[in-house]
Amino acid sequence: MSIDVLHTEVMSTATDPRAAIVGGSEPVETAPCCVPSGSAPMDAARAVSLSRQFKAIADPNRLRLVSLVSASPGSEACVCDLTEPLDLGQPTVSHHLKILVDAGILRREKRGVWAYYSLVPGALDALADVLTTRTGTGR
Amino acid sequence: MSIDVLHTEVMSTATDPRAAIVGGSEPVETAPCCVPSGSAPMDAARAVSLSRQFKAIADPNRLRLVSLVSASPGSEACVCDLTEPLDLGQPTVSHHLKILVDAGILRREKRGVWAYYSLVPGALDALADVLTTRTGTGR
DNA sequence: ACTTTACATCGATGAGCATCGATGTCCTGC
DNA sequence: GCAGGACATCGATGCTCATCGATGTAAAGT
Repeated sequence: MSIDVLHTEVMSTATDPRAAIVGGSEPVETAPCCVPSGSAPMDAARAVSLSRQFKAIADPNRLRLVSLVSASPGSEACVCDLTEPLDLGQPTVSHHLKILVDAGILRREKRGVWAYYSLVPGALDALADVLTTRTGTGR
Repeated sequence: MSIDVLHTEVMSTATDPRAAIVGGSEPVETAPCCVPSGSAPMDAARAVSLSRQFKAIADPNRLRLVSLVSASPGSEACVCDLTEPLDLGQPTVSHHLKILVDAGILRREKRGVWAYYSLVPGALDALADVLTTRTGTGR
């Protein structure tokens, strides 16, 4: 891949103090330490996709919803079980649950009158993996 | 672990179909269905605190910022290196970096004219840990 | 058929946020 | 001291989002 992703400007203008700090004599082209091979740190499209999932859990009430669901017997809960501990109205809880479902974090299963929500297996683990393997390219 | 986290519903009203499922017969007046006795799976204050950190990375540009910083030589980068790959103005990048610093994800170190940003060790791992250990109460 | 219960959807509203241009501050070189 | 570069802060603007009340839908009981 091209050097541009490293955005290592090799600078020529002497007005750049970093030339002195880095000792800019070498044509530093390849990744000095950590970058995998060459691919961009994180694709813009992938960043948008990931941000949609992170946005879904980046809300106090939705974090508690996920926690409540996973802590429920059988790892599933219906809306009526969730409105009270969150102290929110039923439409608001339904709204948050829909966001979590759309983000692929929760799963909805209707049984009779109730709608049971459960975790999508591996969804949160995939997100956690993004945070631990920080290269962004590595899948 | 106490049963409360299971919020075992004991139900009494016969109008509730789940009474048949669970087979409840005892007269419980409070907590109509499920609410745990006392402790919630995730504390509200902790949810707010965590959501602040998740909000910080729940943005496409900030995700790429973190990725760019970690992929930079020495795992640090200055603002001038970050404006170009993100295609954003310098004030906007500074704004996003401040949010990441305030959230405890990035660290700022001023050297001469440049401000170098680097990852706070363990910050992202702590967030990832929240997603993998899903109980919420258990630390 | 009517009522009740559980849940989703629909506007509306108010707060928060991302982005930008302009400006201020600090440092470096002349 | 003066000019220029790097970065932060400020104020404004447009957009997204969280929350709510009202309403719609579907299922179960009477």
